[in-house]
Amino acid sequence: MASIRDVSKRAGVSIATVSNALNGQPNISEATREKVLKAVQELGYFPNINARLMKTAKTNAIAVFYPNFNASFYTGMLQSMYGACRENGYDMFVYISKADTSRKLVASILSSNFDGAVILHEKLAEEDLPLLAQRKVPYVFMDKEVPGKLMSGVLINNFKGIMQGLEYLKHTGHTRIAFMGGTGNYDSVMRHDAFMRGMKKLRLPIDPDYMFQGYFQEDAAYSIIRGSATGGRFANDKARPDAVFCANDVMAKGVVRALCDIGLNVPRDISVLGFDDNEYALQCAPPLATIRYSLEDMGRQAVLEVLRLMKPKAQGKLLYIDTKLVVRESVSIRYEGEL
Amino acid sequence: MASIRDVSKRAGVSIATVSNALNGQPNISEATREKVLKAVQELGYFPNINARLMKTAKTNAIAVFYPNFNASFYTGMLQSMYGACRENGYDMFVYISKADTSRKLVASILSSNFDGAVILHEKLAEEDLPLLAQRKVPYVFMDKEVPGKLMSGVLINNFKGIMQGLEYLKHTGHTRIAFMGGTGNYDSVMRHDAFMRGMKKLRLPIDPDYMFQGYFQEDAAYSIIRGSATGGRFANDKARPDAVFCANDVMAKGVVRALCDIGLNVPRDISVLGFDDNEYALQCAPPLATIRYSLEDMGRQAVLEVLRLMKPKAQGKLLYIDTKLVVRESVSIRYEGEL
DNA sequence: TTGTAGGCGTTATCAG
DNA sequence: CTGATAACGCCTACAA
Repeated sequence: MASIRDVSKRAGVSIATVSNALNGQPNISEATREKVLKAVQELGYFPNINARLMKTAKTNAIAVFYPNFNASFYTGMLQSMYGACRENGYDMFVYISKADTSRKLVASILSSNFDGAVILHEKLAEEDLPLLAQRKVPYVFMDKEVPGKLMSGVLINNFKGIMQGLEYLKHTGHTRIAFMGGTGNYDSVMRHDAFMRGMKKLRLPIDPDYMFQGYFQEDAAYSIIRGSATGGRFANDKARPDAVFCANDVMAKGVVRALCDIGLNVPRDISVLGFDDNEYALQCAPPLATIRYSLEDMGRQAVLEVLRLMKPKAQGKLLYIDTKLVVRESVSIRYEGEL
Repeated sequence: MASIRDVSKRAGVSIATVSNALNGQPNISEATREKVLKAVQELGYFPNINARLMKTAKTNAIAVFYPNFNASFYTGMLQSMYGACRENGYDMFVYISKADTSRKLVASILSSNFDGAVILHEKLAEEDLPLLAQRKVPYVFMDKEVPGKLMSGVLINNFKGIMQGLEYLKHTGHTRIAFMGGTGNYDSVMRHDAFMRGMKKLRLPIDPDYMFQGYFQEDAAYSIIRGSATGGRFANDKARPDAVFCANDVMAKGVVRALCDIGLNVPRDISVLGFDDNEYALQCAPPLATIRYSLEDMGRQAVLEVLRLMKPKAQGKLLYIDTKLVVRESVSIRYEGEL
């Protein structure tokens, strides 16, 4: 692979001159610039990026670290991210690491070249963040509340979303509310937390027997409800909760299905509320009431935040994406309450 | 950012010793190795990837160069690619470049670090391939028939697919067959080509008036058919073709819709055949007969081919992905022909 | 077992 | 306007 030295020899000038000519320095005569360009053409020379990056840091690319492509769910988000990159003249790449530990992931990140990064990766531990910070480049996290000098967070406003759901349930006459929680990421923790705080705030009773773990999976949620039917909790009209608030729509779908199979009618016998408002919400029968937010907006905001942090003396901050209640048939109106 | 020199100072050893200790050289005493490791921990040292890459080339990552994420269509392919990477211990990244010229794209590629790449990018011109070849790393193209020492192609067997479609149409009694072509990529050219050759081979008449350009878009295809109805070509029972073979399902959907709006019945008055077998095929009324191939398989094959080319004295080659006729209601049986 | 020294391909500084 | 030359951070003979 031709190096700058080869070019300099062929053009009959010094290495420094080649560098200057190529990097658009003004103090170069037209004649030599052309000689250099000609040599570059003939040799098919391209600067060695690694050597260059040792001196200057600019790559003109924004990185997205993301555990997988399983969720076709996220396609829209990546798309909006790329839109934001493109509008600002940046390339983008999505790096999927097989790292199974935080340190390995850090190694992956630190061995990639980018001007800024959006990171959404459960594996990354907070205590390793200082390692990333060594490289003076902006990072935006989508699952961590960790602002720093060059670090921001773009997060779903889970508390607001859960509150909207709980208030709606309360105002429509539901008091005994069950929670089907998820696991494994920031949102699962926050939604569980918000549920606990929200119930207290609304002075609604929290029944430990109504707190379920559905692992964010449809089948797990289904099984739990089916299982508890045998145990009697849902079969018994007295013991049954008025509503099940699910931490995502996927589980809600499983719950609706299970309740139906048990012989209960949603929403007459029991209401179900989801979270996310994705395709699963409409696959439910009846259609699922849920909490909506925009993944597209999240992606775009994240990239814009990276760009903002690149500016001279920007400071990291936390940015919460708004949520909205979506009313659909899976929640009944038990009695008219004030809104 | 702490460098190897900082580590060496802190550990009280030389730079070379640090390097040896970290890279698992055997000739290091346990005592010094521990000293070094301790210093590394304390400093949060990570080797500078660019400096390292100047000497050794290994990144343990496979790159995918891909113009955009618009097509949710391709999610499955990326997923299967990552599966293949992961099974073989590689990370993967998808690089989306805003490059609008072949040279800029080459620059993007050459300024990324990877052990091998899968490239699917219309913008990349064949004459620039030698530039890529300068870096002795395997490349697999999904839209170019250009085998080289370290270059392979993984391609849809468009000719076979088109032939399958044409033979089916012929055997079901269609002789006047129109073609709705696409544009802008390898597959559009190949499918058009295959259609011409196939029609000749089957001794079917090619009518220039039946050759349409739908730009791979539903709306464009729709308009063309609607438009030609006014002109009379489709309204006139005599002039009308027996079938329209579309170069993708997206256009086929537009064609079916247009024919319906004109007042023609598919497949009684005219048959429609697509290509791809994706979600659009089932959105047609009636469901679309089409040509199927597996994008998942393509992605997987492409990555495996990159991996194969990494082996000592592998040679590039062309790999054709198989196609299959999918029979559905959009094609009628005009008379019983031999099969 | 450890250290010294040279080089990888650039860019930046500073003479000429 | 052009050319030496010193970094950048790491690896790897080779020497001690």
